Amino acid sequence: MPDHTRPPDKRATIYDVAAEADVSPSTVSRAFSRPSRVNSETAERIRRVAERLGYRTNPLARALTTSRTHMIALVIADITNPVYAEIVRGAQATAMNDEYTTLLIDAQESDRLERTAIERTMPTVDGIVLASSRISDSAIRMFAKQRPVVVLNRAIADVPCVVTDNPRGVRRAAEHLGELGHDHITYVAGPQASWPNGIRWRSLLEAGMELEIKVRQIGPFSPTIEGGERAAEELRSRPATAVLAFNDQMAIGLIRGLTRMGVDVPGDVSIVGFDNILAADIVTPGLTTVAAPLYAEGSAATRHLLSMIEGAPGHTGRPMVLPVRLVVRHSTAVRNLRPGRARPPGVRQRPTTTPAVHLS
Amino acid sequence: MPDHTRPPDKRATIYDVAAEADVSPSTVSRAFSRPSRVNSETAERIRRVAERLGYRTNPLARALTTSRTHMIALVIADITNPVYAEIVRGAQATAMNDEYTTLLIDAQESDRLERTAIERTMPTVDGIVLASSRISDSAIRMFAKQRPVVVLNRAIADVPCVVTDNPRGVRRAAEHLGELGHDHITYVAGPQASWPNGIRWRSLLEAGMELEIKVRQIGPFSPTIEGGERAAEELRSRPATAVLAFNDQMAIGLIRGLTRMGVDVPGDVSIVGFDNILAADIVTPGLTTVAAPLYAEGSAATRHLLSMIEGAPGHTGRPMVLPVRLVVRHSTAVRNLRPGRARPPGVRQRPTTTPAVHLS
DNA sequence: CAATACATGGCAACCCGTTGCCGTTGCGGC
DNA sequence: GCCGCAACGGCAACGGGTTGCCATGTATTG
Repeated sequence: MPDHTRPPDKRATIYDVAAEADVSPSTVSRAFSRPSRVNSETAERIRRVAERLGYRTNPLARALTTSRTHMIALVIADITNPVYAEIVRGAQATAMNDEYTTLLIDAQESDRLERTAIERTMPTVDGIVLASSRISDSAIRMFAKQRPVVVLNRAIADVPCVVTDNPRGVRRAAEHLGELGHDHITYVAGPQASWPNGIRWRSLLEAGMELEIKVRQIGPFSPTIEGGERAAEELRSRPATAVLAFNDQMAIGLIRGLTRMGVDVPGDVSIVGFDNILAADIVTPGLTTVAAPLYAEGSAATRHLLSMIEGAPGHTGRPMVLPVRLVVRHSTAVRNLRPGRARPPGVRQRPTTTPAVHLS
Repeated sequence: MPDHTRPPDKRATIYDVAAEADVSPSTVSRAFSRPSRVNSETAERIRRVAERLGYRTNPLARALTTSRTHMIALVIADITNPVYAEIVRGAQATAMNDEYTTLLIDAQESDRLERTAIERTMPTVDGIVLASSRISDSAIRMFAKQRPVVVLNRAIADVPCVVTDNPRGVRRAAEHLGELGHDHITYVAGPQASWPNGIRWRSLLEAGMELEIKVRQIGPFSPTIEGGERAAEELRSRPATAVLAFNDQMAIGLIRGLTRMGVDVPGDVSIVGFDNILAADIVTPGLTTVAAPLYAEGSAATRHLLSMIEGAPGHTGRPMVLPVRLVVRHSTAVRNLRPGRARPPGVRQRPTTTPAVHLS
C-alpha cells in the first residue's frame, strides 16, 4: 500500500500519481514534460492513472523551477479604442496556438499606469508585447533587459519592433487628396506621446514636398470623437478643404463637428482617417481611411515574441513593417472651388453605403 | 562572511537579503508578509538591504505555498464587441485597486474555446468573472466548485450573479414604442446561447401582455451588424413597424439593411437596440437604445469576486441587479399609418445629431 | 565473450517563499 | 529572587514540479 495519501478535495499531484502507478515522482514528471525520456508503456500507464485521478500539472510549481510561466503580457494603450480588439485577437490566437496564455493590460493612455502595470506583471510573464506604448524609449529598454519585449506601432533602436507602413499610408492619402484637386492638407494631430502621430506628420511633410501640396498641423487633440469635435471648432477659425486626422475616431468627431456647424463633408471639406475601425463604415458619410492589418500586427508581434522566448536572437536590426491600404469611401471628394456655394457635379451629397473601394 | 552568493545577473532572493542583513530567510519573509511579527528596527534594516539589492518577492514562489496568485480571470464572449470595453475597465480598475491583476480571456463566442481557456487558466487564478458566458449552467457550476466564480449578465442558481434589469429595460422600450402608436413589436433575436437574449424575449412577451402590444420573434441571428442586415432581409417578407433588436450592432445592421432597401427609419420602421455602444450615437439616424451601466457591471462583479476570495460567503440568494435606462435618439418615431406614403408631420427625416434624451 | 552504448528509472538537490513550532531573551509582577 | 509572559528570530518542513547524475539492465559491436 502506498504511503502517500491525500485529502480527496485537493488536486492530485505527481506524488499521488507516482504512488498509484508505482513509479517515482520524477518519472511522472518526465512522462509529461519529456515523454521521450521514459518507456512508452510506462508513460502510457502513468497517463492513464493521471487521467483517472484528474491530475493536471500545476503551472506555478513548474514555473518555479523552469522560470517559464507560459504567459505573455499584451499591453494596450486604451481598450476603449476598437483598433485594439483585432490586435488582441491576433495576439491571443497565435499565443494560444503555442499554448501560451495572454494577459491583457489596459494602460488607459496613462504613462504611470502603464509603467506600474508592467512592473507588477513582469515577474510572472515570459515576455511582453507593448502595443502603442506611451512610456519612454529608455523605460522600454529597461524592461527589455529583463524580459523579451516586442514593441508594436513604434520604432525603438535595439528593441524588436513591428510597425505598419505609415509613410506609405500617408503618401497614398495625400495622393488621393491631390488627385481630387486639393493643394493644401491639414493634419489634425493626436497625442504627442504617440509614436504614430509623429511619424504620420513627418510623412505628410515629406509627401507634401514631393507632391507639391502644402501642409500644416493643428492640435494635439485627444484621439477620441470629442477630440475631433474640438478640432472642428478650431478649424472654424482656420478653415481647410482637406484634412488628414490622426485616427478614425478623430475623423468621425470632425465629421460630426463640421456637419453640426453647417460645413458639408465632403462637399466643403474632405476628411481622411486612420485605422479603418468599424464605425468608419457606419458614420455618414462613410469615412475614407488608411487601413492597417490589425490582426496581422498582433499576430506578427506575438509570433516574434514567442520565438525570442524560445531563444531566437530577437533584434533584427530594422523594424518589421506591415503593409497598409487606402479605403476610399465618401468623406473625400473633388475640391469645392467656390466655398459655401454649389458643388461641382458628380459629387454625391448623400452617399449611401455602397461597398468601399480598396486601393493598393 | 555570508556563505550565500549569487550570480549577479539573477534576481535577489530572500536568501541573498538574509545573508546581507545577517538574519534568517524566514525573518526576511516575515519582514514583508507580516511586518508586525518582526522588530521594527530589524524590519527597517531588512527593507533597506532589500532595496539596495533590488529584491522583489517572487509572486510564483509565494503562490506556491499560499495558493493565492493575486490574479483573477475575466472571460468575455467577444472582444470585438465594444460593450466589453467598459466592463473590462470597471473590472480592471477595482481589481487593480486591491492589487489584483486581471487576466482577460476572449472566448470568441465559442463554447469550446471558452471552456478550454477556463480550464487552462483556472489553476493560476484566484477567481473568475464570466461575462456573458456561452457555456452551460452545469459547466459553470463545475468551475464554481473549484474556484470563486461570479457570473455577469446571466442568472444561475447557486452561483453569484450580477445582471442588468433587462425586464425593466424591455418594458421601457415597449412603453416608448407604445406611446408612439405602435401596437406590434418584432423582436430580432441574438444567439440562443445568450442568456440576455432569452430574458429579453420573455420580458417582451410579458410587457406585450400588459401593454396590449402584439409581439413576435424572428431569428436567431448573429449579434453583429451582418446579423442585423440579414434580419433586415427577413423583414422584407414579414414587414414590421417597430423592432426591438437584441443589441446595438444588430440594430445598426437593421438600419443599414432597411435603408438600403428603401425603407425609411424611423419613418416606416422604428428601431430600438440594447447596450448604447458608441456607434449608436454615430449611426444615422441615431439609435434609440437601452443603456446598461457597463463600468458598474464590471466593477460590481469584480468587487463581489474579490470579497469571495477574501472568504466572504459569496452566494447571496438572488442575483444582484443593476439599473438600466432608455436613451431616446432618432431611430424611433410615431407610427406611420399609411405605409410607403407621406409621413405624419413632426417626424424629422434627417435627424442631426443633437444631444440624446435620457429617460428614467 | 568482453567491452561499450543506450534505454530507463530513481535519488536528491533545487526553485523561492511561507509558516508551525520552538528556543532565547528581557521585562514586569509578586 | 523566581515565575510567567510577550516579543523576536531561527529551524525545518513544506508546496509541486524539474533535472543532473548515477545505477541497473539490455542491446549492440567487434
